[in-house]
Amino acid sequence: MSEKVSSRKQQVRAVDVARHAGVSRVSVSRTFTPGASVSASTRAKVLKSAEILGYHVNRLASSLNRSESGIVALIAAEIETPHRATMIAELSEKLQAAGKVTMLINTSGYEERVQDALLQAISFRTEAAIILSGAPDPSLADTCFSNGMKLVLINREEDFPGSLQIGPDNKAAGRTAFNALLRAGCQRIALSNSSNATSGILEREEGFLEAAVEAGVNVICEVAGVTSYKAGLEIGTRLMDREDRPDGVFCTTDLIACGVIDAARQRFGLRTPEDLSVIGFDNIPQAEWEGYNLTTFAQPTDLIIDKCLEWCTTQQPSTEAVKLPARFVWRNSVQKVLVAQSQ
Amino acid sequence: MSEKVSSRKQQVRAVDVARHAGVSRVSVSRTFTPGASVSASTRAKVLKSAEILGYHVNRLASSLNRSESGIVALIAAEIETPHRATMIAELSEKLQAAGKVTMLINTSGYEERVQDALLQAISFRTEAAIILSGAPDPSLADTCFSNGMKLVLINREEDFPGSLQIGPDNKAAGRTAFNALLRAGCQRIALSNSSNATSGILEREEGFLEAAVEAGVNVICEVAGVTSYKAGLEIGTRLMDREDRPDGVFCTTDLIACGVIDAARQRFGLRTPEDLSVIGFDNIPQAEWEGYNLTTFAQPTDLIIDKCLEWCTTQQPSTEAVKLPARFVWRNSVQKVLVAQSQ
DNA sequence: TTGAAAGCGCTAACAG
DNA sequence: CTGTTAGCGCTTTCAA
Repeated sequence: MSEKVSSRKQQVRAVDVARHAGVSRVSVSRTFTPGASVSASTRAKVLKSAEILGYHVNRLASSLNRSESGIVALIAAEIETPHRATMIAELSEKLQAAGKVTMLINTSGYEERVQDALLQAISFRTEAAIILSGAPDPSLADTCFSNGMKLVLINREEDFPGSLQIGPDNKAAGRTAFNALLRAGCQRIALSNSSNATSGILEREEGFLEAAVEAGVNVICEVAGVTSYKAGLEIGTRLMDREDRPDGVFCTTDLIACGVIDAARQRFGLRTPEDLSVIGFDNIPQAEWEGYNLTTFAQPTDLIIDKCLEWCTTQQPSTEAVKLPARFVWRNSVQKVLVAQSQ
Repeated sequence: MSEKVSSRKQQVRAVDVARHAGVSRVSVSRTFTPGASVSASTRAKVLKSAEILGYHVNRLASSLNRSESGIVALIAAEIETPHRATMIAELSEKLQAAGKVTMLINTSGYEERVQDALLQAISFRTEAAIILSGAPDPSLADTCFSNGMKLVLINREEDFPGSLQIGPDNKAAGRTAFNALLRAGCQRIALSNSSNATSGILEREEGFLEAAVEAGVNVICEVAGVTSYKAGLEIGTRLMDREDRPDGVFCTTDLIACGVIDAARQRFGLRTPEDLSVIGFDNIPQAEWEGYNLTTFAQPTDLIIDKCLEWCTTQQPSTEAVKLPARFVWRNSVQKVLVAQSQ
């Protein structure tokens, strides 16, 4: 009668378990704290009562108390994109394995969302924020640091004090790509990029162009849209339509490369690598598909992630910029060199 | 001198802001609580002080107090897979827009991880758990419910009291696929599926076979591997190697379909749709790529997600099973019918 | 509209 | 090894 059904969620608390087991609530806490000292018998009693009552430690409360949330924020846009999705999959898997909890913050849409994302991370007292897209505001970053939060920027060239900036050595890869095309005997070498590239992607372009200048070779540049398959399709069409149709092209991402290959094949009847050599970047799953068989650069994903985790669990906040070599993956989208290599 | 640098993270608390602004800590709380009554002047003072001190509400504490975390768990495996990634991208985006926070739990690897995932969700007092892969243990589900947690199972056929089970109408799609192939004039119709399919995917197969039986048509079945491009490649190769090489095939996912198309094209020099009609399911981004141009079924993603959100924010826990029609997307991987349609 | 007091569920520090 | 005490930072009564 007087028992009112409370609208408030009724959860089982440590004190309930303690009462049931006939011990103090602290013993309950200790039972669920690795490394705490409880006698086997107390432990057993607690575990049994917890099982019966359906008790589960409230990590909101324990996090608050210990000021350690165990949460790591992943901030990213366009997470449906193959390379991004792979990154997030591996990050979340390893984070999980390391006992961390991942909070995914999707910043697709307006750019200001990166700020909101960071704000959200701060209010949950996230232990670290790993930023895969966009750049944070330096003043907000300070708030992060003063809350003991770590910051990681992946594949961003901006330099950002107090954070780990990590990514592939884009420039070196660009150079390698150019030289590979040159050595494959390409006569008219092209570069295709999105007109909306991130700083990391621009570095690939830079490296490529630098190597071209050094070799005294003129490069055909075609640029369009945002980094995507569609942009590649458009660029490829423009490229193949030119008087001086290129016979070798470096695409700054695999998605663009797939578009270029399809434009050549489906719209012009041209084949890769016989008519056009193509090199991409990222080594997305589709690069391995038999319809593309794309020669590309594999991002050093594992190394990046390992370093991230190490950084997130390390004590000292500092600044570090790390460039990891991207592995060149030879498949079959670049013409084989028929003559013996010089020297 | 006696000022020791505490290793404990030093965060700015509401009481600090209160002191700085010359008001009570409660006023600070109210300033950051939408709809609470604070005078404009107090509010302004608080906001200013908060800005200066770099204060951000601790949501761990407020969640604990209000027993509302605002967190929704997304439980999924193989999140790098195109369809899965798209799902997660859209879910997280809309969740974010609805003011919720998404916790991503990657269950790739052993199957038991679904249990661990749910356990984690419970301990963070997640408001809902949306399960995209695997099925939870019923007894654990009860713990979820008693903690006021909502449960959603996407594209799983198991029926699960107390939860929302939602997904496309797989069976109907399977039937439609068969009829489309039949009407396209295919003489030898095949079905390809992974040998490791989920219950939802199996329904597609069932619908397809049912329609075949009704039409009195024998179907060539080829099954292999886990749901992936590679499996499609293998199945396609086997299919094209047969004496009675099929001229129309329904693949239970687009990934398999892409593999089948590539096997036919790259390994046998066969073209789609001239030599082989192919229908897929999911409408992944690659289905639209010009190299595939795949006729397929678009998952009713938007509807599924809207329903999820509605469910997660609704008060009454109950059981509901919803099947939404999958939209048939005509592209160019199915032979056009040359004769006028009967009737 | 404001402040004082009580408590969300838990764990750290201390004593026994 | 165990229990008591005192908070973690916040919000919610309640009274002014």
